[in-house]
Amino acid sequence: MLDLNYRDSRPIYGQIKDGLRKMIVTGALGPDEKLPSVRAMASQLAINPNTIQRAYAELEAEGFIYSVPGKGSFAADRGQAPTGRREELFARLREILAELRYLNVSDEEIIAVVKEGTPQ
Amino acid sequence: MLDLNYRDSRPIYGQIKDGLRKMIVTGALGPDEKLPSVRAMASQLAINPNTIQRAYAELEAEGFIYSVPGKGSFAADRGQAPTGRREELFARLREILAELRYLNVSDEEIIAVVKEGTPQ
DNA sequence: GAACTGTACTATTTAAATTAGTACACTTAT
DNA sequence: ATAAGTGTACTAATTTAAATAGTACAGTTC
Repeated sequence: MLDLNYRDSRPIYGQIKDGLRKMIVTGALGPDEKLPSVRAMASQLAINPNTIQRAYAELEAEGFIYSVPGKGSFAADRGQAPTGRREELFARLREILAELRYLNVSDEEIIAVVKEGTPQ
Repeated sequence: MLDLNYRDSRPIYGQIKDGLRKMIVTGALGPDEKLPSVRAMASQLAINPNTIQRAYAELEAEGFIYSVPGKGSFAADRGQAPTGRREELFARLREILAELRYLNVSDEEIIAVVKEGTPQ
């Protein structure tokens, strides 16, 4: 389901968060779909359950998943994102755009990438 | 010139790298423009010179600045970016686009942001 | 009731970041 | 030439964050 990179300087719980977030926003994990249990994923990745717990807790605080004690953790339905998330994404988008222009990448190339992922 | 956030979990040298990179790619620091000396910036930010040295060394390895012993460090001319940097940026761009779509942001809104930064 | 689930702790260990201190060769300007 | 400033290269110590280890409790599922 996920793969970790121990050479990466990013903390493990961060890599797990990013991986799960990516699966959720791309639809690889649909709304209300069940995630592996804290203990199952810890066992699968050969790391401590507390590390998974931390990743899940933060993903829940950010609105990407929800957890029910005794039942499990599930992918959230879209629209639960905290206010300011759009603005944060736009800010990061502008930074990337600035560097792409610095590297002489044209608007046409960039817009092509935007449209290549368009649904329908 | 830069401001640090000690509440941020990101390391200081990383915040410095990001801040300088942003200034360079946006043109706030023009080609061959001189950066503050390692010791001057360390004093200004009230941190250890080794931390600045690390940030500068990595920025040089990534092609954003160049350093001349005895003279100083300077913003690099564009085009020195390592191969694969474009692809890395496009990958990050796709991740942001996926999440923006998850939040029901339309292509039109995204493309508007792309074009708003177009030079000329 | 057995086996699972999320959650909440404390304590310990491990790894990374940061600081501290010193040193050397080079450049610049007095 | 001499003083001050520059990048760079080390080692050592300290501080901070991440990750592990262990235990426990209340809920659920069958």
